[in-house]
Amino acid sequence: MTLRHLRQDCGLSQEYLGFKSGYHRTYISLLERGKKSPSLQTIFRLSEALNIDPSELIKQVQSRNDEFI
Amino acid sequence: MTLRHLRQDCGLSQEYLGFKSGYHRTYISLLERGKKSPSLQTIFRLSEALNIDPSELIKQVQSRNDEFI
DNA sequence: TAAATATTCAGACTATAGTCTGTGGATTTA
DNA sequence: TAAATCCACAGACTATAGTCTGAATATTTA
Repeated sequence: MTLRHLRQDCGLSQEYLGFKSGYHRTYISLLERGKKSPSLQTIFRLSEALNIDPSELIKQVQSRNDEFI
Repeated sequence: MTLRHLRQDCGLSQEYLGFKSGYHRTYISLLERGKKSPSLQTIFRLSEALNIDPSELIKQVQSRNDEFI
């Protein structure tokens, strides 16, 4: 749920986050629902689009101990 | 070069790091030479094998501003 | 309630992560 | 010199990340 929360905190739609980070809208949806697991490159690009440090994103995923991003 | 340095700091061979983290020896080699880009899951498993926090590993990659892990 | 907007989901596809075997070179140690 | 360890590299393979279209289902707003 980390990605979804961060995205909603920014007030972005899946489609706009996808556009901003260079990914397809449906892929953002898949990530948020844990159907796909991102690459490190994807973490970097999503972090940039969300104005958050990649290591901070990782920490949030860990602290939430979600099984996905 | 981050991965290679961290591995050498632990005094591990590629083969043993591969064994410890559950990856093939040749894949560790590919990662260290920047021929492949890891998934987030891979980052987590490598971090554990290297006794380092994943977010710390990410930070080191960033601060070294290498184009690969 | 209607109509936008946002999201889920399926399916088929392409790109790349990760496996595995084997060869050969470099270095170290017996 | 021999053998032992470590690593680079190629190639062919399987698994999964990521694309894309379109239709169905929320959810918000007029």
